[in-house]
Amino acid sequence: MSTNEDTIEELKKIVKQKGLKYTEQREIVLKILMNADGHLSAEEVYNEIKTKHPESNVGIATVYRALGFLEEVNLITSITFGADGKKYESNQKEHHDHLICTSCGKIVEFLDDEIEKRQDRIAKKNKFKITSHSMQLYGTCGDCQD
Amino acid sequence: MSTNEDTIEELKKIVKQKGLKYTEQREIVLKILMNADGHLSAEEVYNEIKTKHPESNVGIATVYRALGFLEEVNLITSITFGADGKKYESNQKEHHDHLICTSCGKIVEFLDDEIEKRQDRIAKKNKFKITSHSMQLYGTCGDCQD
DNA sequence: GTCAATGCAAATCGTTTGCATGAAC
DNA sequence: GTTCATGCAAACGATTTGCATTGAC
Repeated sequence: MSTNEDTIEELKKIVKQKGLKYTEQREIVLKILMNADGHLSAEEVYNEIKTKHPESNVGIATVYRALGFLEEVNLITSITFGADGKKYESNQKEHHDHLICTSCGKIVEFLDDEIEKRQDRIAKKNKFKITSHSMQLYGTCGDCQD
Repeated sequence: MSTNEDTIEELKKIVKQKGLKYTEQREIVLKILMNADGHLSAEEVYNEIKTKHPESNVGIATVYRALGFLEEVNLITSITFGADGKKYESNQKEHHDHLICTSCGKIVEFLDDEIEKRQDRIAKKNKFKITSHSMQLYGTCGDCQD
């Protein structure tokens, strides 16, 4: 687990290494995701920027491009929750899976070592080299079962 | 596990029970999915219909409506594979999870009882009543690791 | 000064909707 | 005959693209 500053440094390094340019916009998008507690859609990131950085005139197209870039270099991850569309989260968090309440939308994160181990075993048995995985359990949370 | 005929009968029963009408279009969509070996997108179902049932003039809107209906009454299931969008499969198959090759697109299905059990336990611990879940492992298959 | 990244608007993709017509009951 | 389902085309929301301009190096 690294600090926000570390991750920003990481981004600078990657950008330099690729011969690309370091821009405020990419940094802002990354920061928004690092400071968000949940999972944000592209549009939500865009709105956050508009409220938290009103001075920076960032277009929605740039948000999409930045998200694509950050995911490609593995600083963020995208997940698709059922009908809710694509959402993003910073990779600073440890890997985890999701319990999703289909009634109120609540999301609980969890991690189960045994499941992780079994996933690796299944992959090996099928000669797959796993790069990522995602697992979602859909249902009704305690509060919504009335 | 039931035969195609059983499932068609099931559809007829559901439709009657709901006071709706039994149409050839819904039947065709269901049949396409029962006979497909993989997972089809709405567009792919539509194209299949155009080639396999060229006489029936089915519109894409009807395909979407039929898919929505069939999923609602639990005869088919939808899954979202990363960037690939929503795909559908018949519920005649037993539940299973997916290994997906991000290089060639190959999909291997698997089932692990221990993982299923653990998922239930996690849900219970968090007071969730699970209705469904989906799990995908992404990576590179044996053939693509060169 | 060069080249990548941006903002904007237009284009595109997948999906949904309104509505007049047709088919099931 | 009534009502639901359909086909078509238009509408829609999310994402992408083309292009002239701006900003990082």
